Amino acid sequence: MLSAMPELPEVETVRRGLAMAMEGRRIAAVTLRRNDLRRPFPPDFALRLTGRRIVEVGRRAKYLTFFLDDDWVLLGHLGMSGRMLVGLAHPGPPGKHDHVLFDTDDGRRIVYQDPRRFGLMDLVEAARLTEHPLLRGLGPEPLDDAFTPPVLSAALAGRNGPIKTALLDQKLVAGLGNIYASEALFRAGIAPDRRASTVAGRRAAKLVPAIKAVLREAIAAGGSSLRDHRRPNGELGYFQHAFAVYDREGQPCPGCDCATGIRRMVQSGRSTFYCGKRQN
DNA sequence: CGGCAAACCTGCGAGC
DNA sequence: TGCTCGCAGGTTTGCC
Repeated sequence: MLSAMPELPEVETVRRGLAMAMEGRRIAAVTLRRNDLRRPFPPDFALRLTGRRIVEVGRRAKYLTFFLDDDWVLLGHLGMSGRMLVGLAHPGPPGKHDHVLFDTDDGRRIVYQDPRRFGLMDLVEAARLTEHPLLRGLGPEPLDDAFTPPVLSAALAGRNGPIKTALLDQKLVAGLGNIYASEALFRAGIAPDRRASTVAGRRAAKLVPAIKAVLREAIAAGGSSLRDHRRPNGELGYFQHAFAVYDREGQPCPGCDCATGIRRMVQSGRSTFYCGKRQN
């Protein structure tokens, strides 16, 4: 079984689990249990997948990319509450939020489950994948070598809003979400409400490695299970135990002995967690 | 273009 | 117990 609440590390954990179960397999059947998620499924969705072999399961930012043997790609996003569960082909009756069932030719069933239905699925020609409207504007992959301090500070130049909000903008760098933006800023010692354009030079040189490190560590931990994230073998991801600041309001700061401890504020409608002394 | 609020949905826990 | 409210790991849209 496998599930995720997805930022980049959770999606990467899902990708790895799905690759194990699906790469090289043929899709024997697809069952759609409703006709839309965030948007409608593309026409003939199940029909176009049935009989196809899955060549590779990839990831771009928080999107999953299932490369098929007819040179099309199934593009998927898990939204806030999407999960991919790998199980046996003949389980009990589908649950209330089991929206898509994929049966593979070796007798397994992959269930797409998504209570809030903020996820989506689409089909796109492989040759046009990067031109897809949902992928076209995405910034660099944070774990790529091409994501460097100069690249980040160039992207931040001219942005007057806070750095934390900027890090959530997928056009700038693609894959960070609310947890890892807070965690990376803590590690870099940068205040979340600092003006984005002032994160350059020395600060950018700290922030980029902090982003890479927190994402790598989270992937190695199987992601963060705040609610019900599961790894392919059924175990919890455990990076939530390594949070320095996220969801730790009022608890002691792990980096200093300040009296206030970890604080919470709201930026663009989302919670930000930080240490007021160590970050500036 | 930048920046913010609201919208899309359901579920859960806290507080009364 | 049961209700209401606030909050949730994401993204898009519409409005200034």
